[in-house]
Amino acid sequence: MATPGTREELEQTTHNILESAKSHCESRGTRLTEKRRQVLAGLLNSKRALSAYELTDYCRDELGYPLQAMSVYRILEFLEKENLVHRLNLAKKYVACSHIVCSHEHELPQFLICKSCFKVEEITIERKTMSSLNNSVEAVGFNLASRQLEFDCLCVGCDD
Amino acid sequence: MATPGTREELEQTTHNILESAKSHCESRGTRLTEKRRQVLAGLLNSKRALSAYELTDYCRDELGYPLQAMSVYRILEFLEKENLVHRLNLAKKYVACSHIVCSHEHELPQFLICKSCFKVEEITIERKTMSSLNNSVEAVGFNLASRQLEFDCLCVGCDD
DNA sequence: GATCAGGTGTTACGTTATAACATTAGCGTG
DNA sequence: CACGCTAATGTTATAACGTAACACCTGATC
Repeated sequence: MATPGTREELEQTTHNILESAKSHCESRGTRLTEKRRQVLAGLLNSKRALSAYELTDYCRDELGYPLQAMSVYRILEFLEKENLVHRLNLAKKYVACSHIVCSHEHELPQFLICKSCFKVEEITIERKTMSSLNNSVEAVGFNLASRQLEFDCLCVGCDD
Repeated sequence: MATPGTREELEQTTHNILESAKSHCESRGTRLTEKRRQVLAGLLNSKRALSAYELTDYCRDELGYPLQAMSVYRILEFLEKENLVHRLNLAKKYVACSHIVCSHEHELPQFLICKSCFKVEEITIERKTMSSLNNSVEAVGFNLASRQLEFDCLCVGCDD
């Protein structure tokens, strides 16, 4: 499918992803409740990573839906366990997983985070590069906590 | 030089490093004041990364030297500009640079941070690996904000 | 000794995150 | 349907990390 352009197309896409997310939860015996759905939709509609507090603002402003930070954190924790969102430690923000609609397995993504505008890009680095990195890490008695690395970046728009 | 063992040897080493740091500042027209020296010493004497607030505790407890968080942050900012300490964004903590005494240039270090005990190891990854990574990043219109990467890890002691 | 810059003290506040406990909603079972 | 269990959410308080703003002090220079 081509990159969606109009607002209608975007919402259609978001809607489809939310349906996929719902099935995903049902198949795992968990529930994508209305509020969880709203938070996920907030992330899906954003081009950039959002903090938990930005999501509470989103719910209040866009949905007329008051949702306190505590609840948002709990919901994000749930969504992360379901592999529907990723928590970005470097930015202290959250993004929707970009592969919710795909059922097949993916290479593990690495996250490029623009430290200025918080735009996020998922890339897959070469297997060879990853294993070379892994060797260096293990050589000194450490293990990568996650294969899903985060890199502090500047995107072309924000780079001077 | 062998790894220092006794407390005396360790303190001797710390002392030498602090002298190097002092010269380093003088040559750049900046001042390694007593408080800045104390904060740097705190990091040098620690096997793990410390937060700004842990450093205020260190000053209060170990030195009988009250130093408020605000001051510690300012001092850390100074020390980082002088390349005497590194700020670890992932851990939100700080470590002394492990190359203060060396005058020659180094390959840029990458930091392995144990997310459990905050032990930090500096490694240098292969130039080839680094440039491969860099290519993947630039291919999607991003630039690494720093060549000094940080990796969330678990050290052998903390790994289950 | 007047002035100026750098360093530090002090207070307040903003942001991110979690703990603890109360309440409500949904769901199966008798 | 009523009961009771668990999951989900509400509510309040607080911890940890970080910065803004302004006051004061000290040391160097003219």
